[in-house]
Amino acid sequence: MKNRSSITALPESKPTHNDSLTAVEVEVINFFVHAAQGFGLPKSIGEIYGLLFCAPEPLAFDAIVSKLKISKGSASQGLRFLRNVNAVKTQYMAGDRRDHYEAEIVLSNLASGFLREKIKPHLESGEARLAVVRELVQKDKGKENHIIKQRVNRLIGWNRKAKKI
Amino acid sequence: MKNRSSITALPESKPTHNDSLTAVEVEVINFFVHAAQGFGLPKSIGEIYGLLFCAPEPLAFDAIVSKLKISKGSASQGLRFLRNVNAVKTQYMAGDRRDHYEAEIVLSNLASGFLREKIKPHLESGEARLAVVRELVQKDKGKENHIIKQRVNRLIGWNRKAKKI
DNA sequence: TATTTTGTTCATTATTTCTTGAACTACTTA
DNA sequence: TAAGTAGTTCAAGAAATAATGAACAAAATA
Repeated sequence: MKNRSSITALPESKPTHNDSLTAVEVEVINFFVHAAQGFGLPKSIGEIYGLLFCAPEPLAFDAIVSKLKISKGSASQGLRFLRNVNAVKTQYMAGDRRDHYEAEIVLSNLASGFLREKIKPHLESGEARLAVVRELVQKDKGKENHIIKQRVNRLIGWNRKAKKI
Repeated sequence: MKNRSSITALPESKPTHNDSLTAVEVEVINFFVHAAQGFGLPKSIGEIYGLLFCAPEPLAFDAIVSKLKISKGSASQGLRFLRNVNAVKTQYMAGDRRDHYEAEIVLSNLASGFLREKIKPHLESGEARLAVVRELVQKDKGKENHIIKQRVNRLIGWNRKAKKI
């Protein structure tokens, strides 16, 4: 039972958090929304990360939904993504069953999580596709084959180089 | 007047280029299509670059359209993008009015073109947004202001670091 | 055990992005 | 100057992606 609705007549009074964003928060979120889009990520992910980046202490799921005015579905999926790439951590707080979320604000951790979870798999599937190409090139006895062969080797070199970084 | 349609009855005979892709080309293009999508670029851009990457000599606009079976519009826009980031160069060929396109196959040139044309502008608009945030933070005299202030400075540091690379 | 709270899933809807193709410009050749 | 060629532009349709919200599961509480 919500104690805030049982005594007073004000239906939305005394929320545990303030629902509105400060001007600074709005601008920081704006920054992250654009950054997210630069990485090809949905806006909602930029919003969530930006909000958490501003928050002096971990925020509950509910606070994220109501401050950003996004659906629970978006919040849930966005947080899952951010947890997967280690861009947010959950912090368990005493006396509260809910998860509380906190932004990872060390750039190198952010970057390495993103590389590991999102870039590496791409490079690996690319590698697999190149293995197919190499097979084909070796079979094929065409005239201009050596040029293609050279270029495919170059491609394999690119992929290797990318994997190192 | 097209000599290939004036004498024989075969409507599509004797094209100046072979319209079909080899198995190797298909797989190389497949590789680049996936790579393009990894960078958030349209499929058509991956197709065009992949085709040119395979080509032993520069290809005409027309050859790109007919081999890839894409519209002239897609080809035109895709080539414009690729030229902008210096991923393809045009090669003027004697006795042919048409432009001929050639892939840039030196990885470092590709990368630097992409960084300069696509990443740098993003970083610069990000910088502008951060300037707005900094203004706001300095005005604002809230209680938790110093935490936000610290984080905004961290953000500015990120942006600077990114610009160096 | 019934109810409430917390968060997830997923089909539908909304939005964004890509591709197409017709109209058009500019240039060349007859 | 007329007709053909090369390529661009852009409005409209198609395809892909993201957001929503209702139904659901799991865990805590009454």
